[in-house]
Amino acid sequence: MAKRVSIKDISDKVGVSTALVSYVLNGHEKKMRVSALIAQKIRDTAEELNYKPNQIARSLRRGNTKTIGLIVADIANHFFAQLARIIENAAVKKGYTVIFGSADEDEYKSDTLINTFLDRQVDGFIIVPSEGTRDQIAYLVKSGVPIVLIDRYFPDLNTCYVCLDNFQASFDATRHLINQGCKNITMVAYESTLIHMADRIRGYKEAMLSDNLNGDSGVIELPYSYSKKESELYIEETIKDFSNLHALIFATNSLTLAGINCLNKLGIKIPDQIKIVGFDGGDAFDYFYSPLTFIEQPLLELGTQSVNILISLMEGVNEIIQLNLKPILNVRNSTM
Amino acid sequence: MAKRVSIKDISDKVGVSTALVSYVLNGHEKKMRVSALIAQKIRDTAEELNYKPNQIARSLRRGNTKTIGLIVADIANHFFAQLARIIENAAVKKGYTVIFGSADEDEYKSDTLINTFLDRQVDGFIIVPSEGTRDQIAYLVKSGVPIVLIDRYFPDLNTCYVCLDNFQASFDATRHLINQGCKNITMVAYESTLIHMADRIRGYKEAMLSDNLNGDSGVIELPYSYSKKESELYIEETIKDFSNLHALIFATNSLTLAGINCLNKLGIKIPDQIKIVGFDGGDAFDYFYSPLTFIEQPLLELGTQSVNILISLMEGVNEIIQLNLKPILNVRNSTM
DNA sequence: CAATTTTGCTTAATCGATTAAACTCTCAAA
DNA sequence: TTTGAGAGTTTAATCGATTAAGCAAAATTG
Repeated sequence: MAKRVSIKDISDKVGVSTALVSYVLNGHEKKMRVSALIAQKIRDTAEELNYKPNQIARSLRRGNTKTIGLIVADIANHFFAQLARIIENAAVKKGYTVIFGSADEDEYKSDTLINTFLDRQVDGFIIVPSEGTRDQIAYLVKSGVPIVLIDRYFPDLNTCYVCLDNFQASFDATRHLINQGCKNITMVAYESTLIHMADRIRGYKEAMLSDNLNGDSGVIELPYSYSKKESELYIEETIKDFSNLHALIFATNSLTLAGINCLNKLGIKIPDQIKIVGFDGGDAFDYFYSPLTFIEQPLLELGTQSVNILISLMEGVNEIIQLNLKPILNVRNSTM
Repeated sequence: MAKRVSIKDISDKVGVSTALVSYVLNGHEKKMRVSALIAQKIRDTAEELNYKPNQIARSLRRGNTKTIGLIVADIANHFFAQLARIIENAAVKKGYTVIFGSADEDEYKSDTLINTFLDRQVDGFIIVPSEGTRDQIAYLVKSGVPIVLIDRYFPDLNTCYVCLDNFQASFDATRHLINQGCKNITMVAYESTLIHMADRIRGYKEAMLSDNLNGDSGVIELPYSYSKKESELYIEETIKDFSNLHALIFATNSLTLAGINCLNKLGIKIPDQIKIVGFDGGDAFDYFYSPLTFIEQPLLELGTQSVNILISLMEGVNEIIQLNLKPILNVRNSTM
């Protein structure tokens, strides 16, 4: 790789010290009383040699890297990919670069990623925390590393976060189904201690109770570790029994997809034989024969707010901001 | 942010020079004849203080960053998100971190991203080159920066690349439709000088010619700049006229989605009234009422090969490897 | 026992940019 | 003529890790 032009090359060519070059190129020309002639010469030479500051050297000296570490569950998942894109845009606009990693809901992968990013001196983190990573996050907070959690948070940890109001989201969705005349409603969720999942389940349960429903209804929880095929089999098993089931609510987009796959396999027609509410959205929701009613997350706000809050943290602001954004219930054919 | 432990902290505590610490922690203990006692002390102290090398400092000194710059068209697009995930996995396995950016098929964004990544001293690039970026890529090649193109390449540029055999892909798809009895087949593509698009169109045309078909058939090309809505309107306009159209081939997954949206709007039934072949895949293809026949790219191979080739380049290998991977025609309901 | 080799460690330069502090002029005021 | 104040620039330390070169003491050799 051809050697890049350094500040030394410029100073040599102009016949001044590197200090002067640095002052001029960083706009400290006035403060440092650099003569107009020399300043212009430096600028011209920098241009001529196509000088680009070495960010690594600058980072070492300045102690910041203008880099944000983004850790999501899986960048290939529609929801996280969309989010990553929005975060990327917001970060780039502010002069930051994003390095990313997928933790696969695995605490060990999460730990490795966090450490790798710390070694690389990221200025801050945006993290979708996996199950079992409470201590990792607590460690970051204790170390004073700027961090914003997204999509989920730990109630006993005083961190910034930007999340959906998950309780409201599934409460609304369940109420909507009840209003559509459903009584036996099952929620399909992940087995998790994470707050977002707990809230989604709680929202469902409270909505059911609010209408004095709950007898035959329930929550199915499957482990994150299940493959798509395993999830489908599990859901299939459960659905088969409930011949008098009126509706299903799925707690994530992957669960939604697994679910409608099952229903297709069992030949159950949506919305005639069963009504469906999905979570998060995705192309498949739109192109399904019966476009799905789903709980939409305000992705743009989730992404931009998380970046904005993180940047203010990195700039030294100390305020803990915790946002629970309002969900949007997108009513379509699958609950008609 | 709490100050991190440096090599100096260890050397101070053990009472030796920083050099010795560096030698030991980098495994040059034998070569440098460090006494076993001191070596152990250094290791213990490093452990005790939880020392993590500052990668920025190391990068500056070593002249590499163990970072790969990944530039795709849009990380939110299913195809690129999948690819990004595979690249991430392969890179992490080899000890590299990925920084990414979306160029939106825009040469200016691409230029900005390339320069940002160069400033950050990435060790190499994996790029999905946008229209009009030939010179940017040529510049990188001339500068000796390790680079692997992916999904597309420039025929007059001697770079490594990993692509689909696009000609074969659409040739196969078109032949498949012909075998299914279609005669009037239209391809919906993007207006582009990029080779992957040209090859997809060429494959279609040659397949048509191979069966002496071509009279009423043709290619629709729409600009990348079209929004989803604009694309749909444009496609709708064209489809309406061809009441005797037998089949449509779409050249990308986004075009496929726009296309089936139109067909739905026009109330045209797939595959009874028209047959459809999509490109790239995506959830929507699977969950559509008539699961789409589509040209599947060997994503895993695309991703891992691009990383492997890039790493060998970064390690000094000079061989130019150009791969045109075999497509997989996934035949399903939409062409039955 | 002097000469040489080996052992075990330190010094100091380096990567490229930043920046506090010092230094040398010139010009003006006392 | 001395003093002081700017103006304009350089010196040198620094960020943290790496590594070639050097040095002193111990061990080995002839």
